[in-house]
Amino acid sequence: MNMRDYAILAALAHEPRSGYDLTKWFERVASHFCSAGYSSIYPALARLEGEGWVVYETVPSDRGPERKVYSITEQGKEVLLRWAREPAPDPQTRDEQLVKALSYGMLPAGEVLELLEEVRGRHAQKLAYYEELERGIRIRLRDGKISGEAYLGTLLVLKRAIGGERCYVEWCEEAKAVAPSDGERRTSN
Amino acid sequence: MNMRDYAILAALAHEPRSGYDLTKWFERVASHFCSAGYSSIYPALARLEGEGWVVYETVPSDRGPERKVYSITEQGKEVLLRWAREPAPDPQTRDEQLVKALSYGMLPAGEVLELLEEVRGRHAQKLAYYEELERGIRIRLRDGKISGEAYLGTLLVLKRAIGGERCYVEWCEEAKAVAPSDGERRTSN
DNA sequence: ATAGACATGTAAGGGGTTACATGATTTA
DNA sequence: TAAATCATGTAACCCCTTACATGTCTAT
Repeated sequence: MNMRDYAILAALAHEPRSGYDLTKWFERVASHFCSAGYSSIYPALARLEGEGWVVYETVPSDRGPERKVYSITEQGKEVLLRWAREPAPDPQTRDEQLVKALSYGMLPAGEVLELLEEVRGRHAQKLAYYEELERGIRIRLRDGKISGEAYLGTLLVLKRAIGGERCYVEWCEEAKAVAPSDGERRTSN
Repeated sequence: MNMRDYAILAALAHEPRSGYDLTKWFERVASHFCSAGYSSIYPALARLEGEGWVVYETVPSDRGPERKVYSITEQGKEVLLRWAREPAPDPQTRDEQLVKALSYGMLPAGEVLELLEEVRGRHAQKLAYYEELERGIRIRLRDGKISGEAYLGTLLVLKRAIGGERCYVEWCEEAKAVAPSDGERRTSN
């Protein structure tokens, strides 16, 4: 039982889903804190079913092959909530951009500004994306298409994504402000 | 050549270090964006030396066994800077706390507030730690104990760490504000 | 008819973490 | 004298990502 298994349980507690739907859900709303592709989700679902935490129902698809729609069991929900109350280890991030930034004092200042502006743009885009998602779930709540229980969890992780991206954009701006302050550095290569 | 190898090159470009020193440096200032323990650093140094990006000098230690103090070569610096100019892939985070938060709509509101307050405390501590480190390198710069080139890179990654932790603390506070808003939820188990 | 989305899986390889292994020196 | 720090490495295992494998349905 790794954290991805619990993420799957939580997603299924929000709403029954197929492996395919789960994969898309991970990509859309959970990829900023927990990654998962087909090749990890399908084996995980089989494992969770073996434990009795989830069950599935085979449902013909509107288009494409048959779907296995999974739901969480009462037992699964108990396991999930017990785990959710325990303290979590510190988050771990892997950010190549910061490794590159370690060397920015050895690059021409003008080039550093350009690089940082590029990074800022990418994160500003992501920020807009998550803000759009947040508007989306608020509407789904108003329309009764999402339960209050599922809403809070989704809202919290989206708020975290928004805050995280906003913060990254701010770092880029701060970095652009301090990068050229070193008058000793050459401005061309 | 993975990103950790470049992080090692960057650290050695800042200042010559032993594998032991590098490990401590990673733990202190780089662990928030790139993890590395002894078992990855020693093989990496051997690899980098084989490529000619770094060289080492054996130096007797004040206390303990002999040290191998590594420095970056001209060739290594070229490789590093060429890489630093290329765009970086998006950062990837693994945060169990957010997986737990997905289920917070299914827990009693009072308990959620307690859990979030605990998390806030841990990140507030980390924030203080990184702010202290930033004060430290400013002093080292003033005292001429760190080069301007090394200073900018270190300052940038510390600023990112500070912003990241500040942001996480803010999320905890925001989350505490929205968590109990769902009047339907039970307040005891 | 061909490309793209729907849908479910398996296999293999690479990278990262944890535990193991050794030994000197200093401090309590 | 026992624990902590200094110091360098190896080995094994686990997880994760990438590629592979198969097949249907819809839209262009």
